[in-house]
Amino acid sequence: MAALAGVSVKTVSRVINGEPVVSADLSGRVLAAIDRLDYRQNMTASSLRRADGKSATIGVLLEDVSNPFSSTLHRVIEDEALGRGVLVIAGSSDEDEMRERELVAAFTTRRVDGLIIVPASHDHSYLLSERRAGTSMVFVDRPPVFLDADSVTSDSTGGARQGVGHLIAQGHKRIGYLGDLQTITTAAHRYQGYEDELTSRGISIEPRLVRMNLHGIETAQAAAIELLSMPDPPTALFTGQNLITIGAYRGVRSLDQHHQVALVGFDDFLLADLLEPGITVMAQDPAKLGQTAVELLFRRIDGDRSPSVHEVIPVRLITRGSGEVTP
Amino acid sequence: MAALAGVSVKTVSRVINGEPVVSADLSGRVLAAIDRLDYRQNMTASSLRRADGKSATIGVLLEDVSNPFSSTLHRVIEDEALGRGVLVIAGSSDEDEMRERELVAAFTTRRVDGLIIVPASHDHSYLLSERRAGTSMVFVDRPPVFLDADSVTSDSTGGARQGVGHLIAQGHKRIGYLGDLQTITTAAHRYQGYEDELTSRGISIEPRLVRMNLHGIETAQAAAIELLSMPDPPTALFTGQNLITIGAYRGVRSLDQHHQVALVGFDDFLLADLLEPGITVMAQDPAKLGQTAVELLFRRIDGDRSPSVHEVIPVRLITRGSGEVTP
DNA sequence: AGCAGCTCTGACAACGTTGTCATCGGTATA
DNA sequence: TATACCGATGACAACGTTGTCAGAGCTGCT
Repeated sequence: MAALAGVSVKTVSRVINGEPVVSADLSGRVLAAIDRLDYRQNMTASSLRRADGKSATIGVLLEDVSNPFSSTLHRVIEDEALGRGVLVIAGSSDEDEMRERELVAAFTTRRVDGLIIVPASHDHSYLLSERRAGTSMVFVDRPPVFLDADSVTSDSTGGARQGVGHLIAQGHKRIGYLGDLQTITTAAHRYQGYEDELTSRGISIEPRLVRMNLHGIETAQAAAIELLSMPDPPTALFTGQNLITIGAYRGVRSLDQHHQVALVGFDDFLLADLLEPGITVMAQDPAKLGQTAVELLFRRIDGDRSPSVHEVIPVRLITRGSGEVTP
Repeated sequence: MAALAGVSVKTVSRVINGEPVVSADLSGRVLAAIDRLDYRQNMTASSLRRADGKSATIGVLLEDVSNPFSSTLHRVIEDEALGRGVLVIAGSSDEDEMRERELVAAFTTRRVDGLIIVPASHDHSYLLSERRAGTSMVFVDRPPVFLDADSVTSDSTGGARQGVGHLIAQGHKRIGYLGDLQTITTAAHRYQGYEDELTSRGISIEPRLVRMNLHGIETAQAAAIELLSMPDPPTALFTGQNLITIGAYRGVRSLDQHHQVALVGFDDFLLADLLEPGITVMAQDPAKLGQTAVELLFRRIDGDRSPSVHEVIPVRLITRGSGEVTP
């Protein structure tokens, strides 16, 4: 390569990196040789030797790259990163602590410049050494535990309070709750919002109306049917997550009660407005979460060493009908 | 590191790579030192020196990591790759040729072992040198152009024929077509299926019933409204893609004709069964596409040099009501 | 005892690149 | 004319790792 152009490898390096000191004559010859030989720079070697050691790559740990919330995050991060010439490696933890660690390890052995993490685990002290080694990291959707790092989260408790408050305002008193795995921090916060709002309005919590640890559409559907089949059934349901909302809707509808039982879900989803009735939701803003996170991350990568910040993104009530059914 | 354990770097390398020749004494000391120093192997250096030069990373070029079809592909590929200790870098081309090339360049400078590509461009000869350099590649959803490589595609033409045939079987003769950007190979094939089926059944093509180059929900909605507002409007619509189907449904519904006008869409989507009526679709099998592609890719990475194969994955009719409306 | 053959370990080069520094030729200054 | 300086280029080391090979210390055979 260098031989074909009749120059030293260093000169090739200079041309590739656009250092302006090379004469037009030489850089022309180098460019021609690059073209003839299909030469491609080897970034692994480059980042190995570079002073800053930057790999121009960041790792993003999501719950599941194929779910809409995660993939929206992914996309927003990708766009910002690509604008800076940084590539994104994303992986799915599946809410599994081991898988989270393995993926993070896979990222860090490849020397990513930064990590954006939607954590599955509840102890991030294993990242301490990585932080000391200079890797920037930002947590999204859920805060880090046993580790001091930036975070960007939705206002889960406040959002759930607002949603439940909306149902109470319609006159509901027996409000069922269908929730996700309790190990997930946000799921716990959302349930907390439900409890907070009920008690602050003087309504006592009825454990029989609460089903936690649901996972996916089917279990949520079964739980909704179960709740509505009890004596003194709830007149409204608040659901703590996307798929649970869909499952609950399926359940209510299979009992043909979708115009009698109110339903408010946490997190918006495509087509929620086209169901009958449209589903009232507390909408998160995944794009905003992602943007804030990636901006924070690059600020850190660029050397910002100020104390950790914890951004909270508000959640918005979207009324579409299902939440405005009166008892 | 090697110093702390009192051994040579080569011995550290041997322990890390699990070479069984190291004595228990030394490997114990190395392991202890690794632990004390939070040592992490540097894969970039490792793959630089390794004989096979493998980076244990593959690049996946999708249309948009946040759309359901793409992200399902991504997830399936990730699972298979992770099982082999291979990491996945995914990127979104946005149907933009330049962006495709830039992403592929970003992948290859990082020396990925293989590429899975949903192509946006119509000339892949720029990948010839990359192939010569030994990078394996598999095309998904659309075949490569000016390049001999493996491909895995859905049976677009056949699927569209079957869907249109289903509408004809219900007695429809004026069937509208709403299609994607014609530059997308699959969009062209689906339209081809529409034409083929109509002519083979002796129904002549009416250009006034065809709207191509729609992009996204809104334009499709507008096009559907336009078609149905004509004199002698179509009694059925066939839509060439996901978002177009949703837009068409919105349009038909806004005219309150969702029980009079038949609708069959290409590609399934979440909640299609919960709309009123449920949407009849020709369902692709993105998981199968992804699995087939990633298996092919790893076979190539493992050294298979047999001639290119072109797998075609069948498409399945799912009847849910909207396609069974009679004129 | 002498030697072959084994197991374990380390010295050294090399992967492709960039940082550092020296060199060379030319130009401006005293 | 002598000197300082500048701009362009290359030689060489280094990044962290693994491949190659040689050597040290054994064991077991004749």
